[in-house]
Amino acid sequence: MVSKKQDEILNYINKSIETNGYSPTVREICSAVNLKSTSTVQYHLNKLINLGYLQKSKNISRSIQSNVKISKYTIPILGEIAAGQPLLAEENYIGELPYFGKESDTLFALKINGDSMIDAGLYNEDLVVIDKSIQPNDGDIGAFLIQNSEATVKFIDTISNKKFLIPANKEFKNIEVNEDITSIGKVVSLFRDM
Amino acid sequence: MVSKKQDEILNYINKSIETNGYSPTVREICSAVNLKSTSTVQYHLNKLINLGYLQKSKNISRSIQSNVKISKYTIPILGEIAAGQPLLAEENYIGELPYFGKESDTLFALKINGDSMIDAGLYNEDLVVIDKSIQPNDGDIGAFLIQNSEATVKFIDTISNKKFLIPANKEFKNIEVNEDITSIGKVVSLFRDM
DNA sequence: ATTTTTATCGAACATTTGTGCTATTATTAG
DNA sequence: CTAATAATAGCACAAATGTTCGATAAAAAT
Repeated sequence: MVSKKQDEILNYINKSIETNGYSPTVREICSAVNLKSTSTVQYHLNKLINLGYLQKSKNISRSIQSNVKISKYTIPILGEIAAGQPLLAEENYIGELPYFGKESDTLFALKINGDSMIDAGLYNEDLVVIDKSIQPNDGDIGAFLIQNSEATVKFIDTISNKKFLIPANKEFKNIEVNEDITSIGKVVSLFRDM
Repeated sequence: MVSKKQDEILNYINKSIETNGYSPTVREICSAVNLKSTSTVQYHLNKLINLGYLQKSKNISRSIQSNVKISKYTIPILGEIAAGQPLLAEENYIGELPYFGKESDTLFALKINGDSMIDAGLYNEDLVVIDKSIQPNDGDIGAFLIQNSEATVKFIDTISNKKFLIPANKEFKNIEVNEDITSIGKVVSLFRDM
């Protein structure tokens, strides 16, 4: 979909914005990617805009914006996750958490609801960041989806050959893992505002 | 130092960059702050640049950059703070924590050392962000410097008319606040990597 | 082999935009 | 009250910049 030249242009734009703080002009792109005509650049720019990689305002100089941000981006914050719905359904969405690091679509944040993990230092209203690409192993804290219920954050461990979701609060009971329970990912960090 | 007009210009530039993603032109600033002449704006722009509030490249459109960054910057992380030394002494410095929000030099992060606040969900190795400009009040969690000891994070409260630093762990004792104890600031957020 | 699609060039044009100069009007300082 | 400083206006010029159109070449599809 994105040709070699277009990729080159995309990279230059990103690099340029990164180092200068503002977007390059059509002519700057032109010479950076070894094209002789500004209209060729326009041609590619339009493609990239249609593909959603870029944005720009008409007749406004240096207004190209990249949608492929490298630093400073945000990950979605989900509230109660209703079982059966796609994870990122609008219903679940409650905001964006600023985040650093390589952009990745495997991360999202979940707002802790309740006290079931209080003895592990996860408090009600805390935000936990979950990496969907990492499966929680025994001893890890993970996010799990329970059929006909909502998403929950718990320890996972094996007790006498059976897997359990284990809360960190004596007032809550262990939940045996069965086919109604799906693992969403591993909790990789925590953020609390006080 | 910064006149009312200059402040207005500064604010407009920041807002404009924030909402559009690129800096405004001299003429855009002109009409935004109700000035009739571009040269008046240039006049103020130069002042703001000299004062260090702005940066711009010569002859390059929309190249104004604000040094009052709103997002993406880092705050220093301090390890054990030795009493008697200046807070930000190199000895204490162990890294930088990416942070969002208005840039400020009143924030720094402190690595929690020990379990004395475990029942408040502050675990060993957690990073707490401290705002030096906010004095912790009764019930708040704050950072305190104890003479001939190191910095500590505790609740502060008044018990029968006396101020105490109160740990959140039965195995630690309350510490009465005396002249050997200095308040550093209030704990405003928490970050944990897992 | 021929048609279609994609990529490229050149050049011209119309704005957009930064900059410089001079003059006028507050404001402030002495 | 007068001189100095700070703000502001107007305008004009030169560059910087986005956009468009027609022509041509290269690659892909039929």
